Amino acid sequence: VKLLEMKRNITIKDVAEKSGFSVATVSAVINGKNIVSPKTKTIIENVIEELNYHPNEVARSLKVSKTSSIAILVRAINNPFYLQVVLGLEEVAWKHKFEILFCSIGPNLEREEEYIDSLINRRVDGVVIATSTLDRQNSLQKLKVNKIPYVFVNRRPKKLQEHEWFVGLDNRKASKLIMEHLYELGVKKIAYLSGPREYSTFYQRYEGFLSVTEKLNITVTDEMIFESDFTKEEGFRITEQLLSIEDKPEAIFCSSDLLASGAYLAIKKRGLKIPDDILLVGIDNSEVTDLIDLTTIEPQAKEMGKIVGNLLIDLIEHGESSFDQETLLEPLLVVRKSTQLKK
Amino acid sequence: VKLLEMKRNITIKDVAEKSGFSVATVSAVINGKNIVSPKTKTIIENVIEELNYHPNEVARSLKVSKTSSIAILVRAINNPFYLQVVLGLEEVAWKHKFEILFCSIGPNLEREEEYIDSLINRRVDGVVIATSTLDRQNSLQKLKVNKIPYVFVNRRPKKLQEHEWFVGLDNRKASKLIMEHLYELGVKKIAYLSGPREYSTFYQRYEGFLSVTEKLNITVTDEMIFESDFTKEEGFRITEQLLSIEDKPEAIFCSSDLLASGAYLAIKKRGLKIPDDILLVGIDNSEVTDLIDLTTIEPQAKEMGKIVGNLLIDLIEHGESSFDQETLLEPLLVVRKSTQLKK
DNA sequence: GTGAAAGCGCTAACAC
DNA sequence: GTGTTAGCGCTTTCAC
Repeated sequence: VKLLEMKRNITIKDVAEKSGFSVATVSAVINGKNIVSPKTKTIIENVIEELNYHPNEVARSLKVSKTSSIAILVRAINNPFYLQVVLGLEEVAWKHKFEILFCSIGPNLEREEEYIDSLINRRVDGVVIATSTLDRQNSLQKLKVNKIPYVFVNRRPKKLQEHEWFVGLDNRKASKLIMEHLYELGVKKIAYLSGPREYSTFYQRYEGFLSVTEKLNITVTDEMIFESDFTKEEGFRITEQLLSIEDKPEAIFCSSDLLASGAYLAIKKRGLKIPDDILLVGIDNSEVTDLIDLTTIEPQAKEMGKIVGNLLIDLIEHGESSFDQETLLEPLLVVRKSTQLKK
Repeated sequence: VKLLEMKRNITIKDVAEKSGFSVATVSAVINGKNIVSPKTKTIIENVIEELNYHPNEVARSLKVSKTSSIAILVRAINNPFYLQVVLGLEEVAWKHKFEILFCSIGPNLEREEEYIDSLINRRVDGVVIATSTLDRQNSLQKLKVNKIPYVFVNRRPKKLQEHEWFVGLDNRKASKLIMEHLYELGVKKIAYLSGPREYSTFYQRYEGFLSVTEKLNITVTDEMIFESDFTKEEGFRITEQLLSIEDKPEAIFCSSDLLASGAYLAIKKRGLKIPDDILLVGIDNSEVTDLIDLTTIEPQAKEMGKIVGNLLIDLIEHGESSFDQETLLEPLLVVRKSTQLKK
């Protein structure tokens, strides 16, 4: 006799028994198959409600070899940019009934590979790599071997191999937009603060900058070009140095808002006025830009996330996508006071 | 004859056959059980390596009725604060080999409930609610019925029921810290800008503010107290209004940095100097505060995430936790120029 | 120390 | 339209 029983999970079998139909039929109504009669459907749905039955997605995943989940790997940087990407990604994932696994690999390289292993074990259907290229080529290889599609977002490896996708900002164009804007303002002497050029983003921004200097007849000398970590501190340090030379630039073009905010502080400290004494621009349209009235580039991070999601889900569901191997988003110039010269 | 076969997944059975041992033994070595002889272990591990075998976590989850995953629900607000919480949460989750499902429910209330259903179906082991209380009591009820533990972070419902946990900032104390700081500076007339008091955070900050005004002999009249949405725009609007009256406050206490940054702009626009003409403080220690040299409160969001993680995993693994039902983090006063009076 | 076998909850042939 | 049943890949008693 089993009078006392542990409160067992309710399964499809319970629903079948209680409704008087078979598990197959119940399964059909759960999955919205149209092969079941309306009356039966209603009966079963009622029982489901009554029993408070929740179909076990784990069992389903096992059976159909699909988890409807995608992982996004980010570095632990607290960069709001990636929050936006995740938000966009999440939005399209939700529409397709996919779940997002959020993976923040710190600076620890080993952890990266462990994470990948763990994701493979969990049989995620795809992964978004939001952290330049993975440092260990090994990790990418593992994904490939296990036929898990992945796409890079924002930063990319130098070379995209077969079955590798990328979506990010058109950084070259971003720089060009800014340069043309400065050109129209009559600026001829520009300082350029680059982030680490080993990152594709900064490399491309730098390329874009260089590519138009000639055409626009902009003076560019080595002492006007800097490369550093993209922190406020570095922006500050470099700008201080920059402002101490006699032949000051008319504008400072920072390849990221963080650098620009450092530059802003240095300019203020020196008692100079923006835009009267010097112009300042950044890239990223981060939260601070609005506050310090900085002209910048909106990178459309959320839109990026959406595209990544659609692309990846294409790849998962059809093994291919109509997106190009490389999708570039249009940079949007946001003009604020920092470049508004009074006539 | 089956000459052509689809590339089948490698399973534990393959490892068993190739190694000459049984699946049970292979399972034991995968799970690090000490009941298997060292030689056997080595042999099996080699085969695993050789076959590039990845244990199917989905099958395991089904068998052991545990997914080792926890979900975090946030509103779609692009609030970097929650990024920090997620980062902290992720850190402890990783240590315990849990995965984070990132769920961003937008303003849509229906979606909230659908999300909960989906999480139940996926059999997440626990959920973090980072979005005030869920608006539909129904959702909470569902979690409870399905014995999925959950904990609130940052915002909380008025009343914590049994089996409900909360971890957040000690908001009352945060306000007190600020007030005491202002008091020491000799400030007697303070304006207070509150966010929506329906949120527990703003309610508590307001309470904390009020509770010490008497003791510190601070003048507080109705026209010095405001409540609005916590946006930069509102901060700007209210401050403009505030500065137009004859009897200006000596300090503006904003219950969030966003409000404070709006206030900052309004003050600057009016040509007033901080801190010479007026003091300004906020709460949150967001990215902007450093830039505008704002005295504020560091809420320790990442630490919050860590505590939530430990608490929730306790709950999942032991059905209880040594944490109190309500855990409050110590607010940290960050003094910057906006309240540094020259002697 | 190791193996055989039952079963976790579901889906999808295939039968009727 | 509906039911029977074999497995998805794993863990875990219980023998040996």
